[in-house]
Amino acid sequence: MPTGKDTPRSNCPIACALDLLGDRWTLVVLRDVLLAQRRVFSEIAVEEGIATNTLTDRLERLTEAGVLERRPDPRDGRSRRYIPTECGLDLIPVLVDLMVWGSKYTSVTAPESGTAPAEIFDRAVNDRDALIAEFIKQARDSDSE
Amino acid sequence: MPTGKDTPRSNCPIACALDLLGDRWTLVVLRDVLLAQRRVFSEIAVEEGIATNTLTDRLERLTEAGVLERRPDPRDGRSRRYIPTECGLDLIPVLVDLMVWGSKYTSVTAPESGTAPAEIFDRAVNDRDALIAEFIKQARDSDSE
DNA sequence: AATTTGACTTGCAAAATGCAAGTTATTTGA
DNA sequence: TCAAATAACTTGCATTTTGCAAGTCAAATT
Repeated sequence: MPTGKDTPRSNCPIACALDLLGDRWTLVVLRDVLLAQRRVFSEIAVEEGIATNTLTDRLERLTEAGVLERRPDPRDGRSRRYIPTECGLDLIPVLVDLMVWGSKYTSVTAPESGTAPAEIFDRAVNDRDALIAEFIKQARDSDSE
Repeated sequence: MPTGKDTPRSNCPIACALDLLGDRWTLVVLRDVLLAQRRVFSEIAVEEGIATNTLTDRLERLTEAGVLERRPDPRDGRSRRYIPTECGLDLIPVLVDLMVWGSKYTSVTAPESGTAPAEIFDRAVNDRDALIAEFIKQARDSDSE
């Protein structure tokens, strides 16, 4: 059971979810892992400029919480792969909703300038369930690479 | 257009959304306003123990971002009412998804011990769109009180 | 008129975050 | 083969954010 702190601040599931996810970086890291299929330290959130000690900490917390799993990289002994668990995959809907809201109300003028092509944003609104299923499948496929 | 900082850290809509929403308290505050129909300072997040200066700051940021609107309270001149804008109402899906994830994976053992009755959690999974529509309606109705 | 209450400030300590510069274990290239 | 490069972290320190307790001030209550 993922919990950010040892003692949850309340028994509200939203507040408890935010004990783990409620900070400036955690969901950005998960965006990379869950939607952009990034799996190794040096690929994650680099363009957003996260500090390396913060990234270490977030990957550690997410691993400890059971959202990600850490495995040795079979292709490079220096590397590790962070792959999403079922619990992690279940956060994809949250990320899709944030993407929809962010692209509607945020200063990101053109959706196509972001992480994903414009088509994704349309589908997030009009074909949400299928899009989520597709992200889940892509994430699963990336893990057996 | 809501932006947490003057300069967004990236042009990804998820990262930009998190510039405003990505911290320990903002979404808890919005949970109270959007799902629990709390509208005044002294009712919001009290049971979670947010510091008053932090609550002031979050309400200010959300107001400035156009997520909430601040109005004088017609019933008490000392009070103000924070009511959600359209932009704010559009965050309800995010909160519902967080609730679903939190109640599935968080140490909140029984959903009924949280903010809402158990029925809500079932509907969030099985009847999501209708539940969201209902929350939107409730939020709108609470504002004309 | 005196007290209470709602919505904040203010001051200060503690925690989180950012930045730059190490460290260690592979892996790569001459 | 062996020095240079690289991946994934640590460490130290400055800055920012957050929490806690106490104080302010105007409006409402008694």
